[in-house]
Amino acid sequence: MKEGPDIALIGSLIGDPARANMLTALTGGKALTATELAGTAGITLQTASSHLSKLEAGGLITQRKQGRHRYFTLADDDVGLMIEGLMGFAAYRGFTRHRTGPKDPALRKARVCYNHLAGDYGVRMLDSLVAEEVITGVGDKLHLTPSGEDRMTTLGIDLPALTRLRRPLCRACLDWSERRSHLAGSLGQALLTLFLDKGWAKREPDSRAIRFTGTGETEFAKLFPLAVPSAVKRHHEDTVEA
Amino acid sequence: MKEGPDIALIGSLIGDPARANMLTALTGGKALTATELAGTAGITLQTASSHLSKLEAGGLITQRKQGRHRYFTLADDDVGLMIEGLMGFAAYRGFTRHRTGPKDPALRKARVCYNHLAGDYGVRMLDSLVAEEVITGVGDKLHLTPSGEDRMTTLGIDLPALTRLRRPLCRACLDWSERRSHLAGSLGQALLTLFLDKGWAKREPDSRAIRFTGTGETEFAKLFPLAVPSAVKRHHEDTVEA
DNA sequence: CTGACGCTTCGATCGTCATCGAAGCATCCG
DNA sequence: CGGATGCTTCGATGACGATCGAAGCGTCAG
Repeated sequence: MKEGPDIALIGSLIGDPARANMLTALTGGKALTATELAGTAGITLQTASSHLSKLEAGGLITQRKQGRHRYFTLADDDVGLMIEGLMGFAAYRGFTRHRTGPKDPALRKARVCYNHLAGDYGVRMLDSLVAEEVITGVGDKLHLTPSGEDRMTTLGIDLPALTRLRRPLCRACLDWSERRSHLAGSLGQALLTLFLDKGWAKREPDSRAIRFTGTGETEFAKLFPLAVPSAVKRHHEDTVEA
Repeated sequence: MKEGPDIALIGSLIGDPARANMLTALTGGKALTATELAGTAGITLQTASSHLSKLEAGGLITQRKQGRHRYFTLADDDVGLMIEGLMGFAAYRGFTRHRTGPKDPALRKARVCYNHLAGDYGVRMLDSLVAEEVITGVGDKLHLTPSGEDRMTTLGIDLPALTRLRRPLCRACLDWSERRSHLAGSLGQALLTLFLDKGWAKREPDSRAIRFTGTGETEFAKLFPLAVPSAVKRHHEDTVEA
């Protein structure tokens, strides 16, 4: 009653199925128009408009006018992380919409999480980066090591530009399919765009799935070799699954 | 519409103010009766009963009969983590119920997060444990190092008993007041109970706040010295706040 | 047994909100 | 200019659900 932040407000925003569908769609990272969102939510344009204004008032999404279209996106990384977090919780509890989790195994393999790489490949990438001591950190706060900075720069990533943004550079995001962390933050975003720019991977249309090309697979495997978990790590990690 | 877990279900459960209040109260860790929960939520016993059965059907809480009372608790650690996560998100957005965040600064200093220590002291403890290489890990998966195991055992913690539980031993939980991670999991729980058992700290009645005693303060400071962040870590950590 | 307590279930009421038709406003196109 | 497209606002409808009174059921005390 008295203490603490107001959860109910956010809960009620997400609690409506139509809004939840729109938010899930926006977690794909692409800016979508009101008409598109109405379509994916299965409602008319008017109701969608009503929902969108509520979501915007709640600070969960932002709109950007462009010509006669209005493009909607998630307000920022935090919203994406929160939603992925909720999806992870829901998935673990078996609250899936159509019985069998994400029916598309491609989603589990590699997908967009708002603006960065998630799924098996996302988790594998962070594992590898940690094993090679490019990234360290505990909890959701991660840091780039000095050697990591070099490595990212040689990869063609403009670190100064990223740090100039008033956003976290590295961040851990809980993966709902793998139930482990992958790399978010502006660096995570930069890496994904790098893959897309180099033609190593492509976005599936109308889906969060990401398809790696043949050369993309090999390049990815070369850059981020499978991390061999040390005996220490494995020791207690196995007690995690129930 | 098609893909992904069902967020809306959980959202709607949390979306009702009465239910949100009860859940927040239960995040205090104590088992509460229906009457108590009705009180904190400001509703009658009948409506509370209705809400509680919904929360139980949704898997968020569990009840335990004892005499003519029914004690309710959060279903497991995951629920607590999820709720703290949402509170963190809400707090960061300024969605506080009564204007000025948690009016009680004691809450920010040290409080119960379902079953472990949170707030300034909780964050400081994990920082210290990481700095002394008792705990390592990335994301929300944390591990105890071999030297860490020794240290916990000498502290009087029965590690074998903890690992026998089918629960994660270490886990990172995002602190809503500090916006950094603190230690959750069965080890986090064991440490808090240790503090309480030794008389170093006491729970405030009817609050999540924890008050450290004089000797408790000194013992805590001795066990978990302020971690001096290395230059590397600090480097990018400062870009986190907006 | 009787009475008190704790809680659930039932039933009725009421408010809120999601939904959509219709109209209004802006933008682009020719 | 007209017409088409994209979206918002208004207004009415309808449904779901939160709320509480009253009754029912188990438990404990004496």
